[in-house]
Amino acid sequence: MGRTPGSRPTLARVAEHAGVSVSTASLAFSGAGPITAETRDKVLAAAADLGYSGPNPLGRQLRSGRSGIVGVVIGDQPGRAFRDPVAVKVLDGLVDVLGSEGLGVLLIPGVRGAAGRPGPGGDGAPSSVPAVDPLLESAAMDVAVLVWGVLTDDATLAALRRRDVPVVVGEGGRVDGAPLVALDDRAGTAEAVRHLLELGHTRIAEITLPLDADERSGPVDAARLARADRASTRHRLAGVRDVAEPVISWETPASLVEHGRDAATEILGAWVPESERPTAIVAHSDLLAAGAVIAARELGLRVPEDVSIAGFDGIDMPWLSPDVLTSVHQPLQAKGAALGRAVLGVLAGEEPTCTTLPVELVPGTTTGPVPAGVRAADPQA
Amino acid sequence: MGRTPGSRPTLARVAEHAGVSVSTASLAFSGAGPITAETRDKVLAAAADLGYSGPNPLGRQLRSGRSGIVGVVIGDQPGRAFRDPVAVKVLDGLVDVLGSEGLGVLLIPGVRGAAGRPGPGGDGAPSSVPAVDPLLESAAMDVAVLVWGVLTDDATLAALRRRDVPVVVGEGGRVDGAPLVALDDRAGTAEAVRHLLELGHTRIAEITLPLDADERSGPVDAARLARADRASTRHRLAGVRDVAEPVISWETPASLVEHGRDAATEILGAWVPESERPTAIVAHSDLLAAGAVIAARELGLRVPEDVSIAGFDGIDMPWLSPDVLTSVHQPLQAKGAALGRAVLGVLAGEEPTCTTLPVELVPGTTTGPVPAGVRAADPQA
DNA sequence: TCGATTCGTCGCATCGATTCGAGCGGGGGC
DNA sequence: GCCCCCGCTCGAATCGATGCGACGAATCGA
Repeated sequence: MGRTPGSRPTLARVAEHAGVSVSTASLAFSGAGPITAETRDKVLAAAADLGYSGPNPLGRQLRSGRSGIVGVVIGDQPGRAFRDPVAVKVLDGLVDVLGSEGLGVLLIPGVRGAAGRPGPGGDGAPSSVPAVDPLLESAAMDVAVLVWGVLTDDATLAALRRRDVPVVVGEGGRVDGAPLVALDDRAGTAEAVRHLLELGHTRIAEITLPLDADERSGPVDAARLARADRASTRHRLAGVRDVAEPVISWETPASLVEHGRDAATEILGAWVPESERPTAIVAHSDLLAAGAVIAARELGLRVPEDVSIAGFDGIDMPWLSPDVLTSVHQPLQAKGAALGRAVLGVLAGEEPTCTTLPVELVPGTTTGPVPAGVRAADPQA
Repeated sequence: MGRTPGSRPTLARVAEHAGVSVSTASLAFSGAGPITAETRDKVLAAAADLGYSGPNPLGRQLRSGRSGIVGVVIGDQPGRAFRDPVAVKVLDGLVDVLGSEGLGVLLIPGVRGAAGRPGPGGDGAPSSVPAVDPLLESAAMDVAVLVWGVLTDDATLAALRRRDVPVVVGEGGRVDGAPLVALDDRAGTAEAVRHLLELGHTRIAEITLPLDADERSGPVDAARLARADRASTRHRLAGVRDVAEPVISWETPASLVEHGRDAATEILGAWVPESERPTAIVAHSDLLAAGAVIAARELGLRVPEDVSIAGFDGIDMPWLSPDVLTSVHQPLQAKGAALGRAVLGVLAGEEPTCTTLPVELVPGTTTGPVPAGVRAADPQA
């Protein structure tokens, strides 16, 4: 090991040590171009001798103009994104496809320490842009993937466009020349509500995903509905209303079990007269629905005899045992894979395409016929 | 915008357009070195005019010799790592610390499609190395972090060492010159068992994390115990045995609720004579413990009246409501943060240090005194 | 045996930015 | 009035690898 400590050997040094030119040494490693087995072995031996372990990626990247890195923008709080099994499964499919092509996934926090929303009515001077993560501004990446919480007007998106980083979008918000991989959110919630209607339910409550970044919780009124900012939430809201008007719609700050539990406790709570209590709940996510199941259990209500509950996502929740949630299953891994392929397409210079993946309602044990008393007592429908 | 489509503007073009030298233009962006405000504005104006959005990271990286990227090796199956809330929380703390220093986290699958373990007794020719992920071999990174499933003999580790990539380790396995951030696993399980002893339990069962990569499930005998390969599992096993010998120890293939449920169903099942049924279970993880709670409920056993259950990790499990798991809390975010600081230390050229973070038993509602009948009937202890 | 190939190797420019030391011009001190 | 010094700008080398075009040698056919 004739290795000078402190400075790593370079291809040039290996070439010198092997008695060949740098170009030839490069050929020995890259395999691009003709080279005698003998020469290659000589180079490889020299490399081993110097402790050289392959070409420095940095040099290669500069030369090729590509970093082989795909940036994935996760929410402002990384933990938040990872706590969501949905996001995790998508990420899983994405890493899988990209990894097999030798592309790496770089985690990028979105807006850092995003303070309160900017004042209403954007004034002319966009000087004080909210602090965007430094990585967004300066990390090397060939493509960026936006999956969670894409807002119609986005500082993240703006930063990427400014840098001319191609973008792939994995959520409702359509972006000009960027490929989009969407799910049929709207048809999904519509189908879930239709399922509940067919079971005879008429007093259907809704637990929604966050409408925007405000992290509010409470009933959703028409005004709030109109200001929904998050694309997939908007679509799920619309899907529900395509089929029936919920008797109440409760917004949550995040897709977490505890928030679903809180919401359902309000919706089904003792202060709601039994004659007005919803007999079914459709939730925008499985975690929210699971929280609702737990709340119902705690309130002494039987699921599905007293209240039916449907979710959206189709994630595994073994801890809900023995119940199996009725849910609209999304092809999550497939979505990640589709995003990955969209990334490859962008890198190959293909025209951006829009993919919409289908969803499917899978009945479980948490939905059933409306309670007999209610069906008789309720004249409408 | 006098921008030639197809090729991005370079600093050289900007300099030319601004009528200054490249060096000066560089100064205008980096701010390193004296420069007149007037000159800088001129350069910035030229940049805006050409649609140039800051120096290309690739060039900068090559020059500085640093990529600003920290590789985090996740398991062979990305989804597996992310399904584990423990891993996620650690990752969270890590991303947070590194992000604030402008370092990016690159996700790296470990060994790809890892087939069965290599035959025993390594033969001289290490030719057929198990397929390591291409990213491990060639992605640019300044440091690599190994957190999950570090085996004492690791293809991943070998690949990194070969490339001379500095490593930071976040799990038991001590590695020569690498900083280590460990948790006091052994003291943790010991404390949990001591807690159970104090409550009068003598028939204590154990549900373990995987002992190695074999994904086995079933009782652990002495031979198997001796071959435990995964560092943190080994420590947790040892901690339990520091205080008491479990009446039975059941291995699981992964830290997942369903596996905890399966294990506890075996341990507490109807085929176990009640007089021999364990009155307490100590699990190596919270997810396993939660599965045990669910299994107990399904078997009609009351927790903690009939059986006490303790876990390890201290993660939030709102869906276990109304129970709150008795658990050994690890400072998970802190661990991630400590890993992040260790990375920064490595980059700063500091000597590697070993940090051991303390753990703390936090009693919940799932452990209680041993059932009266048992205490009386059991002569031993 | 000589010319036409072909195969393998080499030189050099290039990717894009940083940085060090030199140069130059102006202002202040003596 | 001269010189020195300070402050800003510039030139050129450098980081490490790649790839195009050229060149030398060996092979085959005539």
